[in-house]
Amino acid sequence: MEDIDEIDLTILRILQKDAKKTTKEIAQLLNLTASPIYERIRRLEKKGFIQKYVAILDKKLINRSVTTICQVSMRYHNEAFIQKFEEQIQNLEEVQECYHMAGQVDFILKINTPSLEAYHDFVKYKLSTIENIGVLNSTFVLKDIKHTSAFYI
Amino acid sequence: MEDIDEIDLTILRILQKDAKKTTKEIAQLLNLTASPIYERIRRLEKKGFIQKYVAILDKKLINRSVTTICQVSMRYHNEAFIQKFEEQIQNLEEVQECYHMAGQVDFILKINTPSLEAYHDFVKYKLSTIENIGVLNSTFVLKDIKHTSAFYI
DNA sequence: CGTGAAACTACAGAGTC
DNA sequence: GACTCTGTAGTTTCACG
Repeated sequence: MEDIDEIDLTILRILQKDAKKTTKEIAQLLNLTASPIYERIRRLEKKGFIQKYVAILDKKLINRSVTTICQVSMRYHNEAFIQKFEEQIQNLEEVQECYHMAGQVDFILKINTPSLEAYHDFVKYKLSTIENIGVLNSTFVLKDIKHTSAFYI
Repeated sequence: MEDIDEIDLTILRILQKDAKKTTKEIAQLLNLTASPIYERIRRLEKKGFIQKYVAILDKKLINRSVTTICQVSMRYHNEAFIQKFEEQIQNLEEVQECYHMAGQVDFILKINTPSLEAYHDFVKYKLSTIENIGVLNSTFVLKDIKHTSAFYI
């Protein structure tokens, strides 16, 4: 596991926050030249520490302001139904996050839509058509307090 | 609002999934040259549609495997307490997401830690030291079904 | 939106300690 | 094994048409 050192960690911390930083800029912060930084990043990508690089969009500007947390409980808990549910969730593109949970609630979903009506339609025509859903409890986000893709490392 | 066209949307869709795509590659997909793509991206950054570019890390490899959803209800709901809570959450670096909700539960938090013990310590020494917290309900993620920073646009 | 040129970066050696 | 240095290919950036 720990085949990364402090320099690698620093690189990861930087790229988590700003992937546009050049190897040169990172090198200066670490008192190194660009080459070792370049090679370390290559290695971190190859080993899978860095999965990908993405652009983060402003959800209000792209008209996906309404964020909803939806808690789902299944009627029956056999393997086949759970498997099927997970597959179907993958295909619902409004769903940004979905976690299989350990408590009474089976799944927690985070969904982004342009409006409350759009969420209503999503539930009516997409989510609730999945069989074996028992309880379905939606609550709306009033305010985004904090939201980052970066880990504290 | 809609001062972006289909070409801009396509650019956003691409960069949301892979920010390393070059202007040249995007241009080829759209049957254009690199210049207009470059200018459009610049504009999308300037107008705020694109907030930033980040590297996405593998949480297992960096030893942040345990994801917990924590639902918090406040004891008193006056403005000052809510404000204070929101500020303090900003400083808790284990907290990756925090939303102010519309239901019985006031806040939903997503927290990443190396282990269950680390989560326990987080609650004991950090989260629960915030005053005015009433109910605090933690459930653990068994499996990450889906998880993306991209919006369906 | 296209062309073309300048500046910079990424990338791939060769060599040092 | 990890670094520095150097050179080249490719990209970004930005004139101008």
